[in-house]
Amino acid sequence: MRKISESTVRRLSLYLRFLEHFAAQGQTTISSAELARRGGTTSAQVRKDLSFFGSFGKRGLGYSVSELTARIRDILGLRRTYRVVLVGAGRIGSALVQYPGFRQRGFHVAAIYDKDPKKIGSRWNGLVVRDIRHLDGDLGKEPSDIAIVVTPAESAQEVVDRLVHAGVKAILNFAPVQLAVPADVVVKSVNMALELETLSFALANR
Amino acid sequence: MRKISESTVRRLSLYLRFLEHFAAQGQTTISSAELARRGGTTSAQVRKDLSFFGSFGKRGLGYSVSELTARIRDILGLRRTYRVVLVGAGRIGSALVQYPGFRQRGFHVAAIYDKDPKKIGSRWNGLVVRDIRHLDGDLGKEPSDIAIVVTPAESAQEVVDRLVHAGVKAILNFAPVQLAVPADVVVKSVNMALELETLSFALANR
DNA sequence: GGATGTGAATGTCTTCACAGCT
DNA sequence: AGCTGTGAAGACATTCACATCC
Repeated sequence: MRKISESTVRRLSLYLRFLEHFAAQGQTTISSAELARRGGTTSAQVRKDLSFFGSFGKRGLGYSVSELTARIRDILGLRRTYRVVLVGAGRIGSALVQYPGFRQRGFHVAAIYDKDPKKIGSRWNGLVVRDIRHLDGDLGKEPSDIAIVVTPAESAQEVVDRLVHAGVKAILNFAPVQLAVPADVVVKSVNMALELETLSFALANR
Repeated sequence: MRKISESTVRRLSLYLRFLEHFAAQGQTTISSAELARRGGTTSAQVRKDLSFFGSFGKRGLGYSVSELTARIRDILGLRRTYRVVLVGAGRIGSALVQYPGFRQRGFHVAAIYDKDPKKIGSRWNGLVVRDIRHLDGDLGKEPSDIAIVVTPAESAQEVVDRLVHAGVKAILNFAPVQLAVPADVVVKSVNMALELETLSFALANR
């Protein structure tokens, strides 16, 4: 497939959210202009984004809400559900486990690991926090495509190495470090402090 | 000032993190190539990023770690500290209040608001959750440049309107909605589900 | 008539490559 | 010699504008 830019993928996710909203309101058809208005972009951008994957609209009419929803879910790989393991039973981990947005989208947190004996064994949203030593064995029995890493910076790379070794192919990283992974593994890093810094930059430069 | 791209600002944040790391190890000088290696980019990119703001290096030598640190902190507006108010005393809010990365960077969470009577009055990391009705009055007495919005999607726009009215100029938004604000207010939205979807896209398209 | 799909034009970001200091 | 700083080239992303089809 042609190389698709990260921004296109992010916009598709947004469009999907809006489509679900429109569907809930009983709207059956939608134009690129309307999607653009909602997403803070242009109608040409919407059509271009979609055009990388096919032509889903009807000229003069727009797009069928239900069909476009299905196609985007397809494109984003959201037909299936994903088993997600979470490593690090700290505060952010705790918030993420219960985040309803994950479940709704088919991301199912199946296990939580930590190395702190004080945390191991405690219940989190119906899941028992397991000893990180079981990580490899567990993943051998029940593989997981996606892992969320919420450990301190110091332990993140080591955890990631073990995840990769156990066959995890995609990692959402909240630890403030640059992670090294093989080429066939995808890492997406989220760094709250960095987001705030883009704001302070904006405040300082006006 | 010339228009600086978001990616440049994000990379500067990263460089800053690496510089602090190098400083902690007693390293006094650093090359663009070394910063690039750490940040997963190229030396030319590093030099270009910096060149928008001045020339901080010495040819043949590289950059002084301490000087470059100071300059980047300056550029990012990190000389001062920021009072941050947090709206929404849910799980993500709870995690953020205690996030050490904020404090370290000079972002000081000064107040938390919620509208749920069950939450109002409870203590969070030394702060008492206040009734959102006091938001406008409080900000009148003690202004805040930055707010973090962690409310449900439905209430986010209303909260943002009040924040903007009370003079907040920068908003970090965790609610999964597109927010409307005046041109002089900056919004940065973080959406966890969307991050996971970029991963599922990557998994589905290989 | 109305909205899509898409080449072409424009704009933005990244990489190259080398002159210029130290 | 070594590494920065930066125009110029190249790659990539967005916007324009219009032929095409419902």
